[in-house]
Amino acid sequence: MEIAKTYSPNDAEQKWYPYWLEKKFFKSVVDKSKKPYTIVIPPPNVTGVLHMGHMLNNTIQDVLIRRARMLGYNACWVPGTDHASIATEAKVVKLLADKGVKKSDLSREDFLKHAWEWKEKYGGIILEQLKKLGASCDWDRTRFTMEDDLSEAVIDVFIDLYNKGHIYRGVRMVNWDPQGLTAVSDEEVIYKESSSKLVYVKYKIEGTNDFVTIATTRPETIMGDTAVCVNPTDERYAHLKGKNVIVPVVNRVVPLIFDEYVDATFGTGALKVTPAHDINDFNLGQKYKLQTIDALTPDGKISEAAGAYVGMDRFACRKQIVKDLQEMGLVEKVEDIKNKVGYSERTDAVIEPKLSMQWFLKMDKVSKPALDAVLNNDVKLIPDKFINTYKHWMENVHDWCISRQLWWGQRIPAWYDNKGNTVVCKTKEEAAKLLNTTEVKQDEDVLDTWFSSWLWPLTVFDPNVIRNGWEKANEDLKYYYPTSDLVTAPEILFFWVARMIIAGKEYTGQKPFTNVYLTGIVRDKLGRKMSKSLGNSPDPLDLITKYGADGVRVGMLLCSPAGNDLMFDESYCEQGRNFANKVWNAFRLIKGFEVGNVEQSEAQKTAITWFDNKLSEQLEIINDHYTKYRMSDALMATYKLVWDDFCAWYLEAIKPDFVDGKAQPIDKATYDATISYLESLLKIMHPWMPFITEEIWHLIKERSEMDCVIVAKWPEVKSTDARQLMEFEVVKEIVAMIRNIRAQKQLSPKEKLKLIEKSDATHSYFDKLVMKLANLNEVEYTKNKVEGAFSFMIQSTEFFVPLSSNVNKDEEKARLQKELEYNQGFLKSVQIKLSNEKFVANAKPELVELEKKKQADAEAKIKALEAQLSAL
RNA sequence: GGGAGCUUAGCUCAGCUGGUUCAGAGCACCUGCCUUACAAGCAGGGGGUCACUGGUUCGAACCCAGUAGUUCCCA
Repeated sequence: MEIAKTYSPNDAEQKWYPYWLEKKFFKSVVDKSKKPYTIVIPPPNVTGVLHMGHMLNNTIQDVLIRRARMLGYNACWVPGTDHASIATEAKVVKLLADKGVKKSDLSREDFLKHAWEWKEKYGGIILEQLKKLGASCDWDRTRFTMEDDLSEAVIDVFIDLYNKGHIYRGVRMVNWDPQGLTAVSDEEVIYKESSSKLVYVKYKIEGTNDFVTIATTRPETIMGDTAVCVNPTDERYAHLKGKNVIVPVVNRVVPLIFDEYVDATFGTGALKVTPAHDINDFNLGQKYKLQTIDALTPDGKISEAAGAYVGMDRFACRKQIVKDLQEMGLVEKVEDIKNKVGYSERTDAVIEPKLSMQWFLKMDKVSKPALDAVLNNDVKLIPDKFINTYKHWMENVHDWCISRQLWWGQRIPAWYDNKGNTVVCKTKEEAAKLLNTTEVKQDEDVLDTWFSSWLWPLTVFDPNVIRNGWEKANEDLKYYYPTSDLVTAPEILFFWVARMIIAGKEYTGQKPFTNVYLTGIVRDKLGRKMSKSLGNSPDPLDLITKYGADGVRVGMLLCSPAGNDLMFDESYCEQGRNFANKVWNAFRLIKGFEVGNVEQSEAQKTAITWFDNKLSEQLEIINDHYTKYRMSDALMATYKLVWDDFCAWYLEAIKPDFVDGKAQPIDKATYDATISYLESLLKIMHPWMPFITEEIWHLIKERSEMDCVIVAKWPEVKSTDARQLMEFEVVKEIVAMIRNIRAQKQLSPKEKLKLIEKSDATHSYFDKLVMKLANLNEVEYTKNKVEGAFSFMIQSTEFFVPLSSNVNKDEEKARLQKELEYNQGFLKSVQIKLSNEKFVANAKPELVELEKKKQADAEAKIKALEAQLSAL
C-alpha cells in the first residue's frame, strides 16, 4: 500500500467523526457500575458563530472528556445553546427592520413567531461548527435554554424565590439601553474612555446677582436638575447656606445643598443634582428628599417633563443647549476632558442611567453558601488566583436586576389587576383567582438570560427538579450532578459561574461542579482582543481547513496557560500541523518495516528497554499535568515524548539498516514492541489529536468495528528504572559529541567512525546502541591516552575519535582550556559552599553530601583535563 | 479612586518546598545537509543584569518592602 508522504487531515476528519457518531461513542447513559465524568458546555449564544474563544474553550473540554472516557469514566458532555435574550432580540429586530417591519408594529406573539423561525433556521449553526473541531458531545442531550421545560423551571425558580422573599419589585436606577429599550445589567455595560466636554454653567443665586458655577459633561440633563450640591467643608461656598439657585433654561428654583459626597477638587466643586439621571444624584435625592424629574424618554429623547427641547435627541440637545447657554452668557468655559462612558455590550448605544420599575433578586442571603463553597475549596477555581476576585465580588454583591424590557425570553410570572395589586404565580387562571378578578394583566418584561442559564447544570438533566425538589430528582441528575469540570472564561465568573453555584446550593444543597477551569481571552499577537470590528480574528473553520482540526487544536493549546490570555498566532497551528505530519511519517516508517526471520540486535534490545522506561516516566508526568490542569504542559510533554524520544531516538535506534540500497527486515520482537509503543502513543495523543490518531489506529491493522482509539484504555504507568534512564542520557551525550565532531569537520553522516573510550572496562551493554546512533563501525576500550585523535569528556571519562585529518592543536587547546575554566569555576563555587560553616551546619545533610560528591567529580575532571592539555 | 495579577531568550511561556553552574522549553534565528519515514524534515549552534532598588538568609528568579511599566476587576 502506498502511503502519502504528507498527511492530509480532511479525509480523516470526514471519515471518523460520522463513524464515532454512528457507533455512539459520545453517548452516555446512567450506568452505576461506572463513575461519571460530566461537563456541561457553557451554552453558546444561539445567534452566534464559532469564534476563537469557543474554539479554545471547547477544545479544552473535548480534551478533558476524551481522556476521561479513556480512563474508564462514564464521560458525558452535554451540549446546548443559550437564548441570549437581548442579543437575539436585537438580531431579529434588525432582520425585520431590513424587511421594513418595525417591532412596534407587531404583536408580542407575532414577534416571537419570527424569533422562533429565526432560531430554527440559524440556531444550530454553532453546534455544527463544534463538530468540525471534533467535539465529542452527547448530541442526544442537546438542550436550549428556552425549551418549554427549561423555561418552566425558570418560572418555578422565580415563583419560589419570590415566595421565599428574595425577589422584590422596586424603582431603582438601572443601566438603560435607549436603543435596545431595555435595562441591562452592570456586567453588560462596557466603559470606554471618551473625549468629552466639561461645560461650566453659571446658575444664578436666587435674590442676588451672583452665580454659582457648576461643571457638567451632561448639560442636556439640566432640565432635570433639582438641586445644586457643594461640600460643607468648601469655604468658597460657605456663605451660601440656605440659599436657592435658579436652574437656567427652565428657571426652576432649587435648593443649594451641602454634602460630603461632592469632590471639592473636581470642576468648580459645585455639582448639579439630577436625581433621575445619575445614580449618585439619585442617592442625594433620596437623602434630601429632592424632586425627581425624568427629563429623558426611553429612547433617549428629551421628555415632556423637561419642559424644553422636548423631542430632541439627547446628543443633539447636548450641543444645542450649550450654544443657547453661551448666547445667554451663562457658559463660563468649556474644557476637554477624558472620562469613562458606558456603552451597551449588545447595541453599543451609550447607556443612560434611568429610573425605572424593575424586579430584583436580593443577593445577600443566597450568595453566602456560594461564597463559602469557593473559600473552603469545595469548588476549585483554576488557577486559584481568581479566588480573591471572586471573594471580593461576593462580599460586595449588589441586588440583581432580573427584569428586561424584551419579548424574547421567559416572561415574568407576575400579574396585576386594575387596582395596583400584584400576585406572582404560574398561570393567568391562578392569578385571576388570587386577585379575584378576570381583569388581570401579566408583567410585560422577561427575565435576564442569566436568570435562566444559572440553572443550566441542573435543568439539562432534570428540568423538574425545582418543582419536585432534590429528593425527587430524576436518575440522570442524581447520577451526573454535581458535574466534574466547568471550562469557561473569567469574564463570566460572576454573572454565570457564581450564580450557578448559588442556584445549585439553593436547590440541591450541592455545588454544581467541582472544578472551574478559567481560560484566558484569545488575543492577536499584538495583544489586542480579537473582535469582528478589528477584523483581527481568523475564522476557526478556515484554520481547520488550512491546518486540520488536530493541527488547530494543538496550536490553540500550545499557547494557552490556564487563566492567562493567549496571544494567538497562526504559526502555532502550523506547528500543530507539522506535529501531525511528523506522527504520520513515523507511522509510515513503521508501516514500511518488513518482518523477517532475523535476530534482534543488541541495539534494538537496549532501545526497547529504554523506551519502555521513558514512556512510563513521561506518562506519569503527563498525568500529573492533567491533574493540575496544566494543559499546555501536558501537551508539550506529549509532543516531546513523541517527537524527541520516540521519533528522534527510539525509531532511529531500532530501524533496520540499508544494505545495498535495500532495507533489511526487522525481527518480530522489535516490530511488536514498536507497534505496541505506537499504539500507546496514539492513545496518549488522542485527546489532543483525535482524528489522526484514529486514522493511524486503523491503518496499523484490521480492527473490529468497536476497536477504536477513542474508547481505548488509557495506558498504565509502570514503575521505571531510573538507572536505565540515566544511562541513556549518557548515550545521548556521547552521540551528540560525535555528531558535533562531524558537523565541525564537515564529515558526511554516512562515513563510519571509530570511538575509543579510556576506561578499565572492556565493553558496555550500550556500545551497540551508540554505534547505531552515531554511525560507528567500532567501539574500543583502552587504558591509555590516544594520540592525535579528537577527544571529549563525559562526566570524568575520556573518549577519542581518531580521524584521518589532523587535529588542530590550537583549536583543541582552546576548547580544553575553556572546559577547564568552566570546571574550575564550578569547583570554586562548590568549595565556597562547603567551606561555609553555616552552610554545612544549616543545610540538609543530603545536600551537603551532594556538594561533596560534586567537589570530587569536578576535581577528577579537572585533573583529566589538565593531563590532556599538558599532553598537547 | 479601591483591589488583584503580571514583568524570565526575538516571541509565547515553565520554573512546584529558597539549595546541582539554575537560568529552562517550544517557536523563531544562524550554519551545514533534499542522509530512501518526514525540507511540514535532519544535524549542529548562538541568544537572558530573571523589570528596577533595597532587605531577610550560609544561599534569592523564588521570601519581604519600595519604585516603574503593564493587564484585569470593582467604583
